[in-house]
Amino acid sequence: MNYHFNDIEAKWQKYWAENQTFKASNTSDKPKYYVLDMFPYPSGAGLHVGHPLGYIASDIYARYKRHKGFNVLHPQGYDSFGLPAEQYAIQTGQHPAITTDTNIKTYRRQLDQIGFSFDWSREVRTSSPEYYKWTQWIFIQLFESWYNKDNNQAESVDTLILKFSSEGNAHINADCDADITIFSSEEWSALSSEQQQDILLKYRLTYLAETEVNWCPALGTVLANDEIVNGVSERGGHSVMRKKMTQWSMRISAYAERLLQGLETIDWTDSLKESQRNWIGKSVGASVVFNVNNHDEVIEVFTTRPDTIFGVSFMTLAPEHDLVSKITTADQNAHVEAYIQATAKRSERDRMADVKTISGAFTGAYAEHPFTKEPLPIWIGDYVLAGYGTGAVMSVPCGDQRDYDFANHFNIAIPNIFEGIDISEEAYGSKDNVKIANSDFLNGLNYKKASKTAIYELEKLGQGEGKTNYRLRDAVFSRQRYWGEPFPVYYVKGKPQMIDKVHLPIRLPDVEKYLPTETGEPPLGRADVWAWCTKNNKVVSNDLCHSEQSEESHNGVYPLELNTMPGWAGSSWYFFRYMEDAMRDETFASEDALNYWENVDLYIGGSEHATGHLLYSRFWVKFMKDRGFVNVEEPFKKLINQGMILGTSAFVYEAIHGEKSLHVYLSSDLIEGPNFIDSTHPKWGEIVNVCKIEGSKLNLRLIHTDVSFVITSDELDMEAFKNWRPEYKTAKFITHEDKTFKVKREVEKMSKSKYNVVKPDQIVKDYGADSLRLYEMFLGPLEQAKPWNTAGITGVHSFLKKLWKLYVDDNGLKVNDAEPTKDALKTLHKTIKKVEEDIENFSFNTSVSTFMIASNELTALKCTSKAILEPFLILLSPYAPHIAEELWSRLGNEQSISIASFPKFEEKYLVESSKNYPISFNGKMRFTLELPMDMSKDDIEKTVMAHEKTIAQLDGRPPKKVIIVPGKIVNIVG
RNA sequence: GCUGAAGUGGUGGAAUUGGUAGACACGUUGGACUUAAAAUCCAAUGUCCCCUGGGACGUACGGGUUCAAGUCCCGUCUUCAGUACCA
Repeated sequence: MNYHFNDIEAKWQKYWAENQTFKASNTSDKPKYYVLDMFPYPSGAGLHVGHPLGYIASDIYARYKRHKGFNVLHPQGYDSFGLPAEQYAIQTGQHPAITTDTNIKTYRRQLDQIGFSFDWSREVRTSSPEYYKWTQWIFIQLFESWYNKDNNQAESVDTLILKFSSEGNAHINADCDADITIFSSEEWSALSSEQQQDILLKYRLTYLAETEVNWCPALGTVLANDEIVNGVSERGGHSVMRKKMTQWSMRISAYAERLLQGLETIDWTDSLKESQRNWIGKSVGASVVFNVNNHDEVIEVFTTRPDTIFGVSFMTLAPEHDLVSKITTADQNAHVEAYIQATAKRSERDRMADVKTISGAFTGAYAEHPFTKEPLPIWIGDYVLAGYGTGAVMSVPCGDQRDYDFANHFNIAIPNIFEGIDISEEAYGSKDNVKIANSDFLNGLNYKKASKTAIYELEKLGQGEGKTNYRLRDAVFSRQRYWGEPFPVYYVKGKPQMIDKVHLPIRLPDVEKYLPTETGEPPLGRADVWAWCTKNNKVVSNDLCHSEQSEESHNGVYPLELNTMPGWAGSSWYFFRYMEDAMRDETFASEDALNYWENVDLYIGGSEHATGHLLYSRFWVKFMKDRGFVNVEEPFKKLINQGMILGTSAFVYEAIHGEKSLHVYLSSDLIEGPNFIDSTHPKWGEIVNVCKIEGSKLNLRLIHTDVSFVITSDELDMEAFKNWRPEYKTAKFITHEDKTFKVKREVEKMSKSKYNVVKPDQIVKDYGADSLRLYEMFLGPLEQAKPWNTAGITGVHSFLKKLWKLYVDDNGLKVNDAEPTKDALKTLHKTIKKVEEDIENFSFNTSVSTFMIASNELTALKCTSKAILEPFLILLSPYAPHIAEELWSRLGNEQSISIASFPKFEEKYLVESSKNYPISFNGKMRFTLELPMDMSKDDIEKTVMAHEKTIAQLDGRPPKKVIIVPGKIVNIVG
C-alpha cells in the first residue's frame, strides 16, 4: 500500500473539523497556553509559500504543547479592514465587504489545506460589526479617560471634572495638551458647557486637535508616521506632504515611559526592542528658556547638553515656529519670508534626501543668554524640525556638528568651551572625556557634573529645569477612508459627542462611490443616511439633519463623524477577543476568560510591525489595564519574528539588437560573465545562423521567466515559455549539447512582478501538506531569511514515503508487538530528547533532520516494534499531523493523536559502554579508537601510546604532553 | 552615519558548555531496475596533490589566547534588515 497523501490529508482535515478537535475550552484543569499568529490581511492575491512559514511554526508549537498537557488556545482571524479592498472598490464599484468576503474564503481554503490546528470557532474579523462594536467601545473609553501622572495611570474623566469643580486645575499633574491655562474651581463652574468641553478635550486620551499630518493626496488620506517609508507611503509609494487638519489623536505619548520600561519584562528579540526604544526616543536633558530682546516672548528649547550652555553662540528656530513672524525685524522680513516659502515647497522627501545643503535666514532678532546676558542672534533653519522638542534649539557649534556647519556657513562665531580639544576642523560631539572651559561656574567639570550644575543654576534663575523628552508623537487616529471602523461620534455646535455604548455598533453606511466628495470630505460625506438622532438614538437620513457640525439643532438630529479609524484600531486588541467564545455580544471578553487566558504566551509574526501594531497594542493594553478592563500590562509575553522566504527567480538570456529583441534565447550555461558573446564563442556559427546577424558581437539581456516553467535542475520547459505570451510564440532556443535549456537563477524578494511566486496550493496537490510543512521548516532557522526552491521538497517527501514503508507494506500493517531492540530504543530516545529540545528552542529545522536520521536508522534496523514506532508518531505529529494521525489510527488507536501525551525521554537508553575516541596530534584528528567508557585516564594513555598508529605518527619523537578528556578526546602534543 | 543580525562545500543548512567541521537534504556523477521514462534502490561527492594508503589546505580576511578555535578576544572587510538632521 502506497502513501496516498491527498486522501489521507483530506480525511483527517475533515475529521478535525467534524470533531472540533482543536476547540479550546475556557475551563480546564490543565495549564493554559496561548499561541497566536499575527493577524493576516486577506489580500486578493492569496497566500504564497512565504506566508504560512510562521503559521506552521506556531502550529507545531501549539500541537506540541497539547501533547505536553496544556490547554492550548490557537485561534485565527482576519484584519479585514484596509486599503486594498477599498482601492478595488474605487476602481470597480464593488463593495469592499464583498471583496473582503471572497478573499477570506480563499484564505480559509488555503489555510485549511495545510492542516492547521486552529480553533475556528473563535474566528474574528475586524470589519464585522459585532467585532467593531467593541473597537468603538474602546474608543469611547479612551475619550472618557485622562492620564494622571501622580499615580501614573489613566483614570476616568469623572475624577478630573470632580477636581476641576473642587480645586481648579492648578494642581493637576496630567499628561495633556501644552496650551493649558490655569483656572480656579469658581472659574470652571462659570464656564459654558462648550468651554468646559473644549478644556476637557485637552486632557482626554483621545482628542480632537488641529495637527500637522502626513497628507497623501494620491490615497486621499492621512498616514501615521509608521505608514511612511523613506518619505513616501508604505502602500503604493505615493508622495506625502505636510498639512494641517483637525484629526482624532491618541495620547500614546503619555505612555512613553511605561512602553519603554515594559520592554524589560517581555521576551522579544533585541532588535525588535531596540526598534521600539529608538521609536520612543527617550532623551534626558534640560529645558532652557531664553528671553528675546525687546519682546515679551521667550524661546524655550530642549537640550541634552546643558553643560555646554556657555558654548551657545546663536539660536535656531524651525521655519514653521510660531515665534518667527512675531520677532522678525522689518528689514529681515522679506528675506525670512522668502526662506519660509522655499522650505515649505520642499517635500519631506527632498528634505531627507538633501541633508548636506545648509540653508537658513537671520530674523534680525536677538535672544539673551541666561547667564552672560550676551545677545544671541536668532536664525531660522530647516535643520531644526518643528515636530521635535519645542521646534527650537540653542546652537552650540563647538559641540554639535549641525550647529558647527551652520555657523561656518553663515560666519557665526564658534566659541570653544572644551579644555584641550581642537575644534578647528569639526565639532566635538562626544560626552566622554570632556572638561568644560570658558564657562564661568562650570569650568573644570565633566559632562555629568556640569549638566547637573547648569540645571541647578538655571532653576535658580527660573530659566530652565531638568527635562526628559520623547521622540514618540501622539498617534493620528483619523483616516479619510471608507473601509474602516466608523467613529461613534456626532457633533453638537462643533463639539464631539460620544454615542452611548448601548447603541453600538454604529454601522458603516452605504455610499454610492468610495471616493472623497467634490468638496474634499471623506467618502462617508457621500452617505445619505449618516446623521444621529438623539431622540430615537438611531442613525437617520441626512435630510432630517438641518445643522452643520458647528450648529445647534432643533430636532435633535446631528451630523456624524465622517472619518474612519485607522488599520491599527482593530488589531490593537483582537488577542483579547479570541479569549471570549460565548458572550461576544455582551462583552469584548468576559472577566473569566480574561483571567484564565491572561495574555499571549507565544506570538509569531513579521518584524515589519515593530513600530506600528506592536507598539499600539502595547499602548491599548496598558490603557485597558489602567481602567480595569483587563489584568495584564503587556499583550505578548514572547515574540518571534519569522524570516522572510525569498523567491528564486529564473532568467533567460535574450539576444538583442539595440533595444529590440531578436526572439532568440540562449541557455545560461553557454554564457560566461558579461552580457554579450562574440566570435570566440564555440557556438558562434550556430548563433549567427539563428539570429541572422552581422558583425562579431551579440548583445544579451536577462529577462524574468515564470518559475513554474522551470523543471528540476534549472531546465526550462521551452514549450511552456513559448505559450506564455504572444511575443514568445516564435522564440528560438540555443540549447546545451543535450538539447536542454538552462535558466539563470537569482534570489530576490518573492513578488508577482518577478514571476517567482510559488503558491502552496500546487505544492499541496503534488506533495501533500505534510511535505509542505516539513519542507518549510527544513529550509533553515525560523528567524532567518531564506530562499525557496521547490526542487528541494523531494527530500522531505521521500522521507515521508520511507516512513510510510516503515509501518505499512503491500500486505498492510507491518508493526507488531516484537520486543524492541536496544539500538531501536536508543534511536527513539535520542530522537525524543532532540525533538523536545528543538521545539523548546524553536529550532524546527534540525528536528526534521532528526526525524530523517531516526527513520533511516529504524529502517536499517528493520524495526517493526510498536513500542518504538507508536511513540515515534507522536514526536512527528506536530510537524506532519496527517500522516501521523493515519498511522496512529492504523495502529489501532481510536482517539486523535493530537491529545496523546508526549513520550518521556529516558537517559538510560542512551548510556554507552564504549566511546569511539578521536585521537588528535597537535589538535588534528588522525584516527579514532574504540575504548571502554569506564576506562581510566591512565589506561587510555597506555592503550593509545601503545597503538601502532600513534607510534607511526610520532615517528620516534617523545610526546611533550598528552591531554585526555575522558569520554571526549585524546590530544597528543609532540 | 547609527542600531541589530549574519558571513561554513555547487545549493539550503548542521556542529550542546572550545573537543572527530560539513550532519540531514538538494544538486551533480556513476551504477542497478525498465523497451523507455517516471518512481525506487546502491555508490561517490569540500579543494588540491600522488597509485592503494595517505598527505597538504580549509568555516569572509588579518592577528591573538589555548593542548585544542566555525565557536573566545582584538582589528578589518562584505551582505542583509531597521533607522536617520531627534538638538
